[in-house]
Amino acid sequence: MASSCRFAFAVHVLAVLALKREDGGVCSEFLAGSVNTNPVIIRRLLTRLRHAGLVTTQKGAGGGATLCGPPEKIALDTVYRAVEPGSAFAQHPHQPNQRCPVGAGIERVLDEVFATAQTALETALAHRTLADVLSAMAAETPVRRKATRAPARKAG
Amino acid sequence: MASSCRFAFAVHVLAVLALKREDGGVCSEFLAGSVNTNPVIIRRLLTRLRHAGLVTTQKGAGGGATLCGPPEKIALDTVYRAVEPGSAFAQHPHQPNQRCPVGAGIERVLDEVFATAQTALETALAHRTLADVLSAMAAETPVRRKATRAPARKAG
DNA sequence: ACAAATGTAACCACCGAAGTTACAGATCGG
DNA sequence: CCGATCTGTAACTTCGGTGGTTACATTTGT
Repeated sequence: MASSCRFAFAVHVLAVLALKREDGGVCSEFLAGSVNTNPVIIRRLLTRLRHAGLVTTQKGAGGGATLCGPPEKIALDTVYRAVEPGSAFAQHPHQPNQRCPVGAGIERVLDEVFATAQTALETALAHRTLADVLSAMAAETPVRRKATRAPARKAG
Repeated sequence: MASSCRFAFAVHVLAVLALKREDGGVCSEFLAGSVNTNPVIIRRLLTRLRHAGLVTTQKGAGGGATLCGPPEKIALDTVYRAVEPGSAFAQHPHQPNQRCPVGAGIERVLDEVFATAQTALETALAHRTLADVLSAMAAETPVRRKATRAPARKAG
């Protein structure tokens, strides 16, 4: 299937914003540096996230994006719907043959099947919050606070 | 998002084959007529369904496709995996910045999130069989057996 | 005023999918 | 054996969506 990577980008951006929550606005160039893409891609993403009420942005010097609420309150299904409009499934591109008993009824049946599966998908995402993502990341990256022996690199 | 319509086509084709189960092989041109597409599209689909063991095909005159088992035994997640390889989610197209604590860990966290959601999606599909699709279609299309007053058309 | 940001338009390159044509090969019925 | 039928597949075109890029008007803080 392979859809867009906007959801991955969105979770990434929100995670950065969550970590930088105290530092005020984060500019699109910084976020682009972390995601490894172009600042315009980030701004287009932030526009969607802003419309969903997940972030606020401020223009001008010293501006940037800020997370709207606490990470515990941001569930991933909200993020998903904010950046991936429409369904994960596609119907017939052309109307099927209405003179065939299957062609005449299949679309409505599929609509219902698609809706059920889509709901299951989003419900699974709803069980995770941005805070869960942050703690999963903290768990997999041994915290490495101050000096351990491992050759740690500075964060960007 | 909007992925491919192969899953819709596949369910449609299998439904037709289920209804024509007694009549021997159904040729790709007939199926294309019901789906309203090109026979080659159908044949490419049938190749995938054959690899998944859902149908058999036979070459030559009088050949065509046949459903392998009873519709009650064909769950929709099997169909989905047969024709939609890969995940419904896409990762970062370029590796994120490993010097950023988020960039360094986000991909593995997302892998796990994606896998969970994908499983939920397929589990929802697994609860439906091809037989369910057929009966849902029969329920929505009032059977119209023999002559009612409604101006029914002949099926193709 | 100047610098630093966003918001957006315009454009390009790429990729996957549907659709189409063409044809080699298998298979059945005579 | 012959011809009709049907699959399997390659090759190509078209189209839409997406990430990426450049450019620029606008806003805003110092």
